[in-house]
Amino acid sequence: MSKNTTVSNSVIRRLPRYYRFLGDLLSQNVAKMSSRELSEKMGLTASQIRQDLNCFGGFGQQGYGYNLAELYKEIGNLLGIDNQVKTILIGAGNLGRAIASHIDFNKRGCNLIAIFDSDESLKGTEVAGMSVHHISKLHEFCKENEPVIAILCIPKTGAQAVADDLVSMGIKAFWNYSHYDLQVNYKDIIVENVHLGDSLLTLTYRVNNQ
Amino acid sequence: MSKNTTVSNSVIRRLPRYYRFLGDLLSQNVAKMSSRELSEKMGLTASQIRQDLNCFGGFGQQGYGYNLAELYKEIGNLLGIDNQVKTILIGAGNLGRAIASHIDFNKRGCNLIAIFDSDESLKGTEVAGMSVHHISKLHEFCKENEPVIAILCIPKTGAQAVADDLVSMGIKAFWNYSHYDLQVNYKDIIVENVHLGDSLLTLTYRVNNQ
DNA sequence: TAGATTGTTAATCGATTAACAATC
DNA sequence: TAGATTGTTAATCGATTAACAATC
Repeated sequence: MSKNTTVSNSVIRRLPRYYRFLGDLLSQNVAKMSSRELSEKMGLTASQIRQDLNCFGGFGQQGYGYNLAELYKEIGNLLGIDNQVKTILIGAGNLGRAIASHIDFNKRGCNLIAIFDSDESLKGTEVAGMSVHHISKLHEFCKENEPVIAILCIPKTGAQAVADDLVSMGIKAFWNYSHYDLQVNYKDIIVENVHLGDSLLTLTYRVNNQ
Repeated sequence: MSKNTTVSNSVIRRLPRYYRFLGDLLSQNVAKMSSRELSEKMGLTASQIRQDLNCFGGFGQQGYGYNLAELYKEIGNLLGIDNQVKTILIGAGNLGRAIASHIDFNKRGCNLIAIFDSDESLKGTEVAGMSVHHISKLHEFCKENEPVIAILCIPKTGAQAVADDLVSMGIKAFWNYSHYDLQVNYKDIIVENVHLGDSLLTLTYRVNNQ
């Protein structure tokens, strides 16, 4: 059902939001919807919704609209929700622990299988139902379990070194919370930088400039 | 020194990143830099950097480049770092506590002055050196202290009601971590939605599609 | 069938890049 | 002065919106 054209980054960034809204509508027992109705709920144009969805295939039906259950399933497939990619988390500080507990990884196509920290005193402590490993066990663990995604909740200092290590151990993607822009260095590795500080600063800017 | 043209959202989103890179360079004692050198460090084009900065004023010098200390200060002023906007946080769960402790608010132009939660059992517990207030004290507190920014680390259910309340109490801006898109409802209120789940899902998509 | 709404092409808009004259 | 690099205008590129024929 999917087309062979390259999908732009702008479209990819909107997919999770579509998925979220569709899930909500389904839980309210809405069965079908036109692009116009959906556009009003999401604050987009109907045109954009139709363009976006048609990057992947013709999920609608002329004269009817979109079957939401079907569309939800299709987008879930596109995202790869069922793949349950093996994921590890590095850094069990405040933020790392919150991410581990707060994010529903399974619903986002990921399976969090281990947490590591360099602090000896955190070794063995429980986070999100898992026991924290010391970072010295990382190499052995990766060899055995071949995780694909690494979440970095570590300080800027050392982020580069840890990322280099992880790439050499076969990690293919980073969800990066460190104050460090990883994409600069790795061409073939997938990186999603989450700069919470930058996000707050844009808010600050807008508050101070109307 | 600032110009009167409206600044596009794309430019605003890049400002914090410029600020971050400039801060790093200064801490490495780099005093001056041309747009081309900076573009190589940041993975942008020199043209874009010059265009971006000229939205706000001519901060460079022909034949020389940019004085980094001066540029850093200018961007800090634009962002409003020194304004120290009064900020409150609603929701002292895993995520709320991590945000409170992990983010350096003062460096981002904000002053976190109070934390609230609806859970009676959290009342009085310490988070980031502050004592958690029960949500019933919110109205009185806002009347007295007039906070401007509210951080929402609460579940989707109730987010709407809490946000409505906060708007009526004079809150002007939201840093929203709830799984709920606030911008749909308020036209004049500034909202920065942080959808960590959506961020992870785009990574999942890319991992599963090359 | 008639009405509705998609899928898709064409037009518009905005953002990025290139080019270069101004100038330090 | 000559060289370098900005500030700014013009050209290009990409993303969004509008329009409409296809079709359920």
